Amino acid sequence: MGENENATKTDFIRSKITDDLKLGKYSGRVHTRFPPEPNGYLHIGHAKSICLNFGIAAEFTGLCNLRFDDTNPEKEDVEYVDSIKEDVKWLGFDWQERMFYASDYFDQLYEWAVQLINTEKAYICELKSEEFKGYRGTLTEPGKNSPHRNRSATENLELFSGMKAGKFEENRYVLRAKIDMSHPNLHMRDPVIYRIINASHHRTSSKWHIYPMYDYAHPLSDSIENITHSLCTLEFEIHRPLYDWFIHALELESRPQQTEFARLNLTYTIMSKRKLLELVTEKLVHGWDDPRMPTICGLRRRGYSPNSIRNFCDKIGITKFNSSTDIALLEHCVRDDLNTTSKRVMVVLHPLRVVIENYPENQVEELDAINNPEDESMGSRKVPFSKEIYIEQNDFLEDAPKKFFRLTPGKEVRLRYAYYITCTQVVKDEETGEIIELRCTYDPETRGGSSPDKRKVKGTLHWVSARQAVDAEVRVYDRLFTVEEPDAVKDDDGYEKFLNPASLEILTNCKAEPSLADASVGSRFQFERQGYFNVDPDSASSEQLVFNRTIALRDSWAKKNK
RNA sequence: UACCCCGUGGUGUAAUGGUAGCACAACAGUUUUUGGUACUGUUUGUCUUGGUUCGAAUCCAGGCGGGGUAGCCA
Repeated sequence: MGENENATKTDFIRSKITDDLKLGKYSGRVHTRFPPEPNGYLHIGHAKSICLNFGIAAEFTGLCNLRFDDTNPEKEDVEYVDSIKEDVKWLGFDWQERMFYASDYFDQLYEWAVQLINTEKAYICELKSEEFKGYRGTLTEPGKNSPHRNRSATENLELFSGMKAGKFEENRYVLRAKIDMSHPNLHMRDPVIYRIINASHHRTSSKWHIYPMYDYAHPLSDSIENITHSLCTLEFEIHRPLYDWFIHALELESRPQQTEFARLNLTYTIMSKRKLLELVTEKLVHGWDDPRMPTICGLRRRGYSPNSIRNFCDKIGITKFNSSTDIALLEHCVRDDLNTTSKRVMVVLHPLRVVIENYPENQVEELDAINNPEDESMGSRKVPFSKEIYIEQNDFLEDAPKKFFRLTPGKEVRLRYAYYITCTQVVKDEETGEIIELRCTYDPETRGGSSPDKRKVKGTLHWVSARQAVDAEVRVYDRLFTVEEPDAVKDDDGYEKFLNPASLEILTNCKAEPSLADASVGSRFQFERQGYFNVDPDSASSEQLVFNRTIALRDSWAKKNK
């Protein structure tokens, strides 16, 4: 499956581009951009946009730029720039030499603002922000012209260069576009295009005291970069007339067009940058890369592969309809990818000691185990077997129902790649009644897991030889929220009530097969019969290996027993 | 209640005036040395009312429902 290269995508944006190309627009060029603001970490919703923009560029033999929309120094930081670059790269996309910053264009943007002043399309306004609101009108009433609207170009120019030179305190003046104070679209009511900010910028430091607004900087940056199709999310739809207005007012040759699509919503998660930041700062999670976070770095640490995320982005489609994608689809995509790529291995999460009474005391056998039944080229490995092993606690039941295929007194099961065993005795703690050990016998004729008489054994258990076992910690994750739409709560910050208290369970007494002893950080495995796991970076500083559970295997037995 | 956008199974999407299809989910079964994978089957849909048309999910009009917009954020 994977890439689905022949499956031509036909969403409305690609259709539009195809039409544009037929009409000979942009002389056949397609050039997109991914324009994050460096004020937070990228999440799965950004991945949708990244896959769209870079994907379209690749499909139409065009280009896609990475551009940091860094017009607000108060919120932005290099920390975010670095993480964004890393995440886009990790997802598998390449901006080649085309990494830009809106701040690269501040000089040009300033010149163009001067041009707008000279053509009487912009003016300096000194309304206080309270007054400003009064003049703007409301959704249902038109606004009124600012008393400074007809200031002379000369005076405007003088004030604007004073603003630039840092002569004024913040909020004293703004530069506004002169459009129409009675326009039904509020964004067209003489919007602010420059404001005074006396903060240090992460790239231009103290060079500027004025910073352009998004609505002004974005279309012009697109135009400078010769972008043809500027793709953004639905909430910018109402900004489009402004986007076009600046490009026309400045009579620019390069005229990109903006098209909007619906952002990604995922069930059981939140996607707002503000709320994700809150989870981090209030220590409700352990950081931006907490494996429970929907951030790219969180998913990476959790064990998601870039391919699985790209496949997911292909499957969700692109529309203008506000929808909510079932997180089960994401989970399907990661299982689907990891099934074909990850090495099988045996790890016991909740160990129960089993002594095989008729097995020779000090004997150790090296048994063959297949690394991946989906991919023969991944070969096989040896797993040690001995008299004492661990199995999973829930693979034994003293009083088992009919459909229970696992170990129960008197019934035979298969140990994967090893032998058939039968439970003969249950050893319990005299005080608590807790099962502490099982006594079993094995059939020496069943080495490797099959018998000469072909007798049927329904259950197969994973196991680990006790003496060779490697100790491990396993972090088992569940969804972060208990409700499908934590974002939909009325009182805006009440979503914390819906945090899942069981979203992280730490198991510290796990037993892994010895081949895992030197597993490297980040490597992904399937723990047979349990799920997909990867090695957490904490392994480097921890006494024992630390694994994250990426996702459990589908489990029709557990489902039936709910 | 101003303007703009959007309504297709439970969910996400396709069909561009001509047989409503795919995926996920759910359910049932086959295979299986992972109760995994694979495979097969089943259930469920065009918001509504009119109109145009031989023919409408698609075009038109009204209604209903959802979303967006009043930062000197992006």
